[in-house]
Amino acid sequence: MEVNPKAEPRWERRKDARPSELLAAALNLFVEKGFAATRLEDVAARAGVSKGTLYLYFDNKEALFKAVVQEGIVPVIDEGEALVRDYCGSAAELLRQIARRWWESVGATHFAGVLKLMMCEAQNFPDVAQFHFEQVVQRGKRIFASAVELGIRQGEFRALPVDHCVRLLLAPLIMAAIWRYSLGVCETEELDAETYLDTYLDVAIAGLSVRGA
Amino acid sequence: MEVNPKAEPRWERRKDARPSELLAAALNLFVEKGFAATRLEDVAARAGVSKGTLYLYFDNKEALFKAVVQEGIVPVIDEGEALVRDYCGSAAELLRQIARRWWESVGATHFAGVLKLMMCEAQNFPDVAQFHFEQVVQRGKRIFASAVELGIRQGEFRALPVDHCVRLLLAPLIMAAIWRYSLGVCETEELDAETYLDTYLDVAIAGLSVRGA
DNA sequence: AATACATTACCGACCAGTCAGTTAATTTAT
DNA sequence: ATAAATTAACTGACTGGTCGGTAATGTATT
Repeated sequence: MEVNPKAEPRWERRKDARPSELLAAALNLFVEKGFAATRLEDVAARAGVSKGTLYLYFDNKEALFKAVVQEGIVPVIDEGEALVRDYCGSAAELLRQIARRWWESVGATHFAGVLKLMMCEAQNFPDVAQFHFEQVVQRGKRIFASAVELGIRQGEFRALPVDHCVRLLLAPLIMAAIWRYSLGVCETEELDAETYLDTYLDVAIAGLSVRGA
Repeated sequence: MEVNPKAEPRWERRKDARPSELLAAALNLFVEKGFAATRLEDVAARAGVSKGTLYLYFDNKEALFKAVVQEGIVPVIDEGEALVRDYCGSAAELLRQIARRWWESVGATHFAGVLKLMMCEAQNFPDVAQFHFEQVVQRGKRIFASAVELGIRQGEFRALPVDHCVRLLLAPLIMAAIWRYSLGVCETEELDAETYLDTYLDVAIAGLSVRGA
């Protein structure tokens, strides 16, 4: 009952900061435990707030999930599209730049966790999946397709089915990224991303190129 | 109270058949909805049995999950190891055979769903993940490593880091397999596996091979 | 004093896991 | 052969705990 005037206030009003703090907490927990196993009480606690507060900013658990996915990844795609738009040079070099950039900003960061999360939960959240598919997957594939098409046009790459090549190019990147958040935890030594990327680009470009180029 | 002697019995005693039927039902539902969202009552119902019966055969939900994972995939690996053991010929051809075989028996079947399930739930079930890692992932990688090493030894492939090559080779197969069970549902037209495999093997082998071979 | 940000206590739906009871199948007695 | 007794596979109502979501209340800020 003592009211110490010098005591810290029991909490602060921080309307602006809460959403992003809650999103960050949710991102970590969703990535760590998956959607179903994540308790909103834990999200709130990690954001230093009570469960009720969470509901001031997000309608429900699914809305929180959507927000995490959308906030997380879309910005990265914009960047990639810009890179391709004003590029001139060899397709091989463009591919190297795209792949390295992607790895820096997604593969190596915890956004890779969002990717994994999305792949795991796609079936349970068709509309989030649809959004992610259109805004991330398709645009991402388009970026790689541009590089492959450029290579073919310039006589640098062989005339292979573009869509298949895009999948071949994306798979080693995406797998490496999401692996860390799934069975990668069983591995004793971590993948050396630097040399892995080197080998990847070497093999991929050699595989696509016209022989003897 | 009429006792119709011709009436079907309300249920039968089928001690031997139950476990496999329950496993099949569980496999489908786990793959379809994920671990958490799968209700044991639904598993039982799909197996044509009551929930109590399920507990006669499996201790709890996690035990059922383990059984699904273990029954599902391990046998396929044995087969692959045999293929490599008594092979002689070019490494490229071995690679083609391994990849095609794997696609037939895992990638194109619903065991691909188990793979996806395992990747999604690995963090929630460390011991199942550990088992799967040792019995499936490591042995699977070893099979591909054998082919790559053979190629290098025979002067067919370049002397690249073997572990990285294995990851590069596995990624497009695994991604294609699990894609169908995640964001692939958003795609309008399905991947043509046949030509995809052709392109994959073409690009991969060209990428690994010594130039001008 | 009034507002709006935040907390606490609570509700109710849901579901893994249990158990007392039911019934098919099998064995033993007549 | 037939019926009674026994066994064990199977059922489904029930329980206890968890957690998403809400309502009543409190407190920092203007």
